[in-house]
Amino acid sequence: MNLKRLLNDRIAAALEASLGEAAPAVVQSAARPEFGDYQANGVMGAAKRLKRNPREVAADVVARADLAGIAARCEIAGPGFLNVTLDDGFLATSLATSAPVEAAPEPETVVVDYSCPNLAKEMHVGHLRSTIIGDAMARVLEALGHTVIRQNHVGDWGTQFGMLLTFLDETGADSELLSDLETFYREAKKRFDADVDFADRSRRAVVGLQRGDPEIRRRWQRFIDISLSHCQEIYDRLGTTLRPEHVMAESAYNDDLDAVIADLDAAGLLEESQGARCVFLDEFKGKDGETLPLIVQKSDGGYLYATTDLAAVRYRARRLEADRVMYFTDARQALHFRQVFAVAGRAGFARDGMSLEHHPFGAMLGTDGKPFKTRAGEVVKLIQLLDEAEERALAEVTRRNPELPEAERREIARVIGIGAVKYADLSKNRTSDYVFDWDQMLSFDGNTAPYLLYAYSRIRSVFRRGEVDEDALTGDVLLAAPEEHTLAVTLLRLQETLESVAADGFPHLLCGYLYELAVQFMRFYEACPILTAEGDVRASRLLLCRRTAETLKTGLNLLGIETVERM
RNA sequence: GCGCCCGUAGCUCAGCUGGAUAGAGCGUUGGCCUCCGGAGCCAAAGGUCAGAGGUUCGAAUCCUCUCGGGCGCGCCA
Repeated sequence: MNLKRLLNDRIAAALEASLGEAAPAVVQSAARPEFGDYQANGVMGAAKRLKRNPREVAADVVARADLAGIAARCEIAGPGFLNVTLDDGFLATSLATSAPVEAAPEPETVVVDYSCPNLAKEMHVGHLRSTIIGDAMARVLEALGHTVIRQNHVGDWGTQFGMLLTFLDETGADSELLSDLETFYREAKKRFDADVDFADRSRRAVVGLQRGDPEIRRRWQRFIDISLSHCQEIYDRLGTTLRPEHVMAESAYNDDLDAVIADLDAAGLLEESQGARCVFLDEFKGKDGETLPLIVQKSDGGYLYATTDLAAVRYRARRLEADRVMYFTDARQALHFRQVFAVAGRAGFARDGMSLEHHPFGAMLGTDGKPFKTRAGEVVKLIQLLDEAEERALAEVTRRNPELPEAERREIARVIGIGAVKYADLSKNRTSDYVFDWDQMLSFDGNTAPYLLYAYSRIRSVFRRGEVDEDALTGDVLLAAPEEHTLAVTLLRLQETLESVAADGFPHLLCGYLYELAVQFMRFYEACPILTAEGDVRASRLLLCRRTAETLKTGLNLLGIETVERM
């Protein structure tokens, strides 16, 4: 049940009948409680355009609108707003008959490109946002019935591997441990920057890798295996849906790269510049107003990430038959993706009508406003971050509920800690940087995971306390108190929220919704006794509790956050 | 230099195709426990929406400029 769309359709139809032409109804949830549940703002704009009196148009629209059985009231207010209050019987029936989440009528095939760590290093905080936001988006799209194809475009193919392999080769260093390999990487990088000959040998190793030199490939593969298993550990710990089969590494496109170059050439897009092969598009200007190249092949023959990204678009269009590709990567790559998308379009790599979307986000900052680092100034590894989240949560749970068995406290702390980190990230819209603040994300007040988990566990507690078999609840929801009415409307707004999340790629809309739901539930809880009520009223309130708990759990799970029965 | 993103309360953030008196949380101040978890609820104080123009019946939202911050701009990803 998408209330907003239902009202939009009905009012838009009345508006069209009244005006003789189509006009948007512009329905949104009411700005203030006294304006009802929803408001339609479209009359004023339409009346203005046709030089009609907005109040008269509004009156006509109200008369024509088919809202019988849906709205209890539809009133004209101010210069021509329509304020709609939904009918309690309609709300009760909708709660009883509509599924909490309904599938989209026209499902799409959506590729979600996310996480994408660089396999030369351990996963660090820089990978968190893409992984968490992308995973939530994949879950939401799937819940709406879309065919989601997760693609973890891991970096396993660049210059960095050349330098790493060359370093290992020349120093005889060896290890099975990723942390050691990371140390090697840092030292290799130092040499790469300082020693021109070493850099040269490294680049040749990349070319050897890309041409399939068996010995180089063997050593490379071993390294990749270690690194990927580390990533999978993190994914499991984070509770993401990413699995090994979602890995579609840069190297997987190796055999397509020659064809990409050939296609670009055939399309007349390829130009040679300073020995490198590039695509120049007029709309991209760099320094001094010169056209910016997208370099697709280096002067030494090596390929770059632009090449693999183009190959990926081609693959996703032709093999995966994607209608839509959503990239969740940091904002610094915005220009790169604009170029890749534009070139892919010109070269015919994308399908007609295929939507290529970069959903950017900023860097994580500490509370001091500077990039989030350890005290020693190093990048924070994800494993450290998750350990600390659970430790902090455990201390808090132990302080508040020392009587719980330790195993349960640890499990609760795990859910709260991981959930808090994920929720803090998911609940912010910022395309620019965001501030990572332990105290705020672990606070039990405000728009945080702990508050939502608390709201959920408190409802569960009602059922335990009342010894109520929730599966046996029957009867109708009765909406008498204003808190009950508002809670019912809020419960039914899940669908429209999820559809907005899917359309815009903004999980924070779901966070905002869940917080609003929790707040409305708490108001209901304060105002309306549940277990001490009698008969139909008690049953009705328990039904509201059950639906609220289900909705909170569904919503949190779509964000990739678990719930606990008590905390 | 050019380009992209951003600037909303002391702090962290919302503000949905332009709409009614710009909203939350934290923090501050003050209420509410014979009642289902006080990890809660209610209320108050707090904003020239960076600034200046413009479009509009109506602008935090759209346009232009200025200031401030972040990022990007040829062989890294």
